[in-house]
Amino acid sequence: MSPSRKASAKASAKVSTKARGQIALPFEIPARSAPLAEPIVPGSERDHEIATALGAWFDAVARDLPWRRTRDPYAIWLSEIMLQQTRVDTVIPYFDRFLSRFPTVGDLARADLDQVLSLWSGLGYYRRARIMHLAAREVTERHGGAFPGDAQALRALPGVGAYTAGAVASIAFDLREPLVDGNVARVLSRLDAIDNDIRSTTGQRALWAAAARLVPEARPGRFNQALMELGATVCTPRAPRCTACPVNGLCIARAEGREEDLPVLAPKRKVPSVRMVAAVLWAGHRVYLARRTEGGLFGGLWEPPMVEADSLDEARTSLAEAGIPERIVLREVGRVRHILTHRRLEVTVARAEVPAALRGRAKLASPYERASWLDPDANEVGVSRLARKILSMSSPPAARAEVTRR
DNA sequence: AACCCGGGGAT
DNA sequence: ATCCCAGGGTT
Repeated sequence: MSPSRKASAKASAKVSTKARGQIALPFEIPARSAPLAEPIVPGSERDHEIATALGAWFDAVARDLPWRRTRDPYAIWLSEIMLQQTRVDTVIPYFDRFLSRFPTVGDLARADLDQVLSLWSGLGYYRRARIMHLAAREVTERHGGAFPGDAQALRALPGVGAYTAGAVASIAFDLREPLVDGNVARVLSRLDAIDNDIRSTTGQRALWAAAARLVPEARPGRFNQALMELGATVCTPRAPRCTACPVNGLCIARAEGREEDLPVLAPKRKVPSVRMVAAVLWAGHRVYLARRTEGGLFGGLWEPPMVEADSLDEARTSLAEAGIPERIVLREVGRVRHILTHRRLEVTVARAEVPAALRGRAKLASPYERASWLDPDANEVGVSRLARKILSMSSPPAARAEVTRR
C-alpha cells in the first residue's frame, strides 16, 4: 500500500467527505456519527432486505461449481479445505481428481500421505493436505465415517477453523452459522462501513458479528455462498461493480462514496529474498529426490536437494549433507525464480549425470529425512511447483516435455 | 499479535 | 510490481 493510500484510509476512518454529495443517492442513508459505538440493530428490516436480495440474486446468477452439485458433507468439506487461500478456478480440477480418486472420506483416510500429496501437487499450502488427511482419519475412526453435523464438532477437526466450520455447517447441514472469508470481509466492511483493519482482532470481531446478524434462518448456506459470490464477482477489491450489485441501495460505504476506501488494510511487510542452489542428479529417467520433513516449508514433498547458498561453489559442503557427494561434478544449467507469500527464492540449478552403478543413499540432515531415485513423472509422491521448474530446467531436452507436463 | 505456509490470476 | 484469494496453526 502506498503512503498516500494508507493516509487516506486512515483519514477515512474519522470522516469521509471526499465524495459525499457528489453521487446521486438512490435514497437517504443517515451517516452514522459513531459507527462502532452504535451497532446496527439485530434483526432489523435492513438485515432482512439484504438477506432476501442476496438470496434471490444468488439463485439467478450463481456460477455452476462442482461442489454446488452435491450435498455430501465430505465433498463440501474437501472443497472448503482446497479453497483456503486458493481461487475457485485453481481448485476445480484438483477437486474433481480428488473426488474420483477418493469418493468417500474412508477412501481418503486409507490412502498414504505420499499418494495424497501427489494429487495435491501444485496446489500449494501442502500442510493443508497433511492435516486434511489427519481429519479424514479422525472422521473415520471417531465419528464412524460421518461428518459431525454441528459447528462446534466440525471446528474441533484438524484444519477446520472458524470459516470452514461455518461453511460446512451452513452449506452441508443447513445450520444457521455465519462465516467470514476474504470475500465476505470485503463485502461486509463496505455494507456496514466497518473502519477497522479487517485482519485485526477488532475488525474480525466486527465482521463476525455482522455475519452472525445477517445470516437468515432460511437457507443459511445459500446466503453465505451469496456473500462470497458477491465478493468474488461484483464487490471486488478494486473498481467494484456497484451498479450490478443487488444490495447497492443498502450499502453504507456506497452511500458515503467510500466503497473504494474499504476495507481498511494494514500495510504488509516486504518479502526477503533467499538465494539457493539445487543439485539435480540424473540416472537415466530417474532422478535423486529427497523427502522434506513434514513440519515446515514444502513438508512431505520430494525434490532435488536444495541448500541456501550464494553460489554452487559455496553450496558443495551443505549439498554433501543432503546426499550429494562432493566428488560429483555439477554443472550450472540456469536459474529459477519462485515467489512465495513470505519469501522470494532465487535458485541456481546444477545438474550431473550419474552412472547407475554410482547410485547411493545417504544419511540426510534436516530438512530432508530420506532420499530415493524416482521417476518424477510417475505421480507417486508430492512434488512442488518449484521442484517441477527445477526438474524441467535440468532434464535432457528429450525428457523436458514429460517433466513439464502435470 | 506476529509469523509461517504456495501458487497464481487480475490489475 | 502489487494485491489477494471460499484460512488455519503455532508461537
